[in-house]
Amino acid sequence: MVPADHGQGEPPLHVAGRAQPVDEDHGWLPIPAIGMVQIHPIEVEVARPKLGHGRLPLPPDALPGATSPARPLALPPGPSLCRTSLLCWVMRDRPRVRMAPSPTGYVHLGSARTMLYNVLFARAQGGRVVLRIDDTDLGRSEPEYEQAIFDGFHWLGLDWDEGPDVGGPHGPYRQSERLDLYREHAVRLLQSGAAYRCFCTPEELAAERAEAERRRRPYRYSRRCLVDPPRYRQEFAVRLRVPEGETTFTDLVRGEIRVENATIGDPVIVKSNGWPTYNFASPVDDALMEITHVFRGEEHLPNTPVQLMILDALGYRRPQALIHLPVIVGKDRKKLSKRHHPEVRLGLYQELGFLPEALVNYLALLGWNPGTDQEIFSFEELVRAFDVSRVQRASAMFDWDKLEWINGQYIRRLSDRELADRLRPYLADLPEETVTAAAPALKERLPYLGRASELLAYLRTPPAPPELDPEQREMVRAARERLEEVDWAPGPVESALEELRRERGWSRGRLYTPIREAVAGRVSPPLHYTLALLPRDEALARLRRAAG
RNA sequence: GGCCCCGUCGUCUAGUGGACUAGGACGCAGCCCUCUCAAGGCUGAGAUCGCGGGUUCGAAUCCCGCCGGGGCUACCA
Repeated sequence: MVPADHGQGEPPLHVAGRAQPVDEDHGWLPIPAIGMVQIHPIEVEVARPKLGHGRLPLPPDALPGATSPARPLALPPGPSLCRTSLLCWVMRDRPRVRMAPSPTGYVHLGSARTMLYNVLFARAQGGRVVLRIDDTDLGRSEPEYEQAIFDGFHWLGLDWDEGPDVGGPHGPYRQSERLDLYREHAVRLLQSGAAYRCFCTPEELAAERAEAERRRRPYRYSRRCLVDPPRYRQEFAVRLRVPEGETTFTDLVRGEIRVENATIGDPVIVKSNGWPTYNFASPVDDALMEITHVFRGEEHLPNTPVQLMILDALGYRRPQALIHLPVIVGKDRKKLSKRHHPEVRLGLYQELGFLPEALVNYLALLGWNPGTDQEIFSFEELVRAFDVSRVQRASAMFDWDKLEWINGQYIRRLSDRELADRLRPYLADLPEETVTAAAPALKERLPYLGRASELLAYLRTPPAPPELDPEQREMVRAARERLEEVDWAPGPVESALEELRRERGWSRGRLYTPIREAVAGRVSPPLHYTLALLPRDEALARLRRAAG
């Protein structure tokens, strides 16, 4: 049985196996690391996808009732084999994924998520992660931002196998160091007629655009320089000559996407300064670096046809799979942006004291879900659970409350020792012993570490002495006397206070409230901590000041 | 405007024609616990599944139309 349209010359992928694990209703066999595969009573066969086409064709003799897969498949590159056995195994090339940020500012939260999905996918498949710096924007790229990218990803615990800092066989990994490569490819396109020189000035282009705007027509480059290039001009850019027809591809999240080429104007691929544009450099590098799966934000979806045209014109294989992740939006339902959303900046979370593993957990759930009720995942669990076919299509709204909740969950799971260590930078003005002693009391009260400081503000600033009635003054005085001869630690302080309370028959609320007000103000950690965290003399002085 | 994508509680989502009186989580409300604040436990409110047509004995799930939202429309990435 040979499926209808497997790629020319591409050997079909044979997946033979017992029909035992078959989902009878659909005729699909789930194969780990591949996805759902069409099953036949005894034998399973899958077409090797054409380059970049991951959808599984329905075999001519499919089981009755079989339908096309709800989601397209991620099929492995290279020869794939699955042998008859109760346990199905698959031999295939290792996937290669890439993260390609541009060093034009702080690290974007969306980049962090894209990196995360890349890493989760690669780790689960035994693939490699490539970090490439897309610094072709001379005006905005700054070397110091590159370090911010490294730091940000490292902070999250997301590492890469190849990159500008660690090297690798496909380098260099900065686009600014690959200019010769792009030049070479541009020449090829020029020679084959797939691209042409454009001498138009920015002013002329602006005029064209304005004219289109005025006539309320969609703007596309006029191809003036293709038809009738001006003479005597020296400066030029290079444009791709968009071929006729349509471009189709399969996105693993969205399925088949089809775009009429006529709706795309000839894009510039080499700027007049000789540098490539993103749309040119990116696909060339993806091909040269043998990237198999491209994860990126949905905002790149409209770029994809252009990039595929370039690949086609160059005779390169398309990446095996494209995965466009839903954009992350703010409360206003707009894409997170520097201007309107302070929460885009990855560094913010580090500064406020979110635990990187908690942020990773939250980000994983923003646009993906495991299909179970599990909300808290270790990194290893995420690697195991992550499945591209469960990535959402609709954009995801960033939810600060849920992030805080997840972060709180992680904080509470820390040991006292660990929490104290992590807290130290956020309480740098406090003695180390104080931080260590405070950790247990803080644990259940912190949405993020940066809050510790305000919870312990009374250590630095004494409260205004409270107004107490005579009975309360007596309580505070008695407490102070009792505390004078007690070991200064939460445990003994608590015992002493409880003893006093029982002796006098005072309720906790009545005794503790005036003490708390005298020592810390309205809200503070449990009273024995509140007291013991303060130096004994200071605590007693505050009690004396309130009640004599 | 054009092209593309998307549309289930406020939010993240489960759901792939009957088990859906639409499930979970965050948030919200109430109660319990309690020395304040938290944490934790319990209970609850909250979704005419964007709208309108169809197909079907039966639709959140399939089809068509509409509406709404978003992304892109740079010699930015």
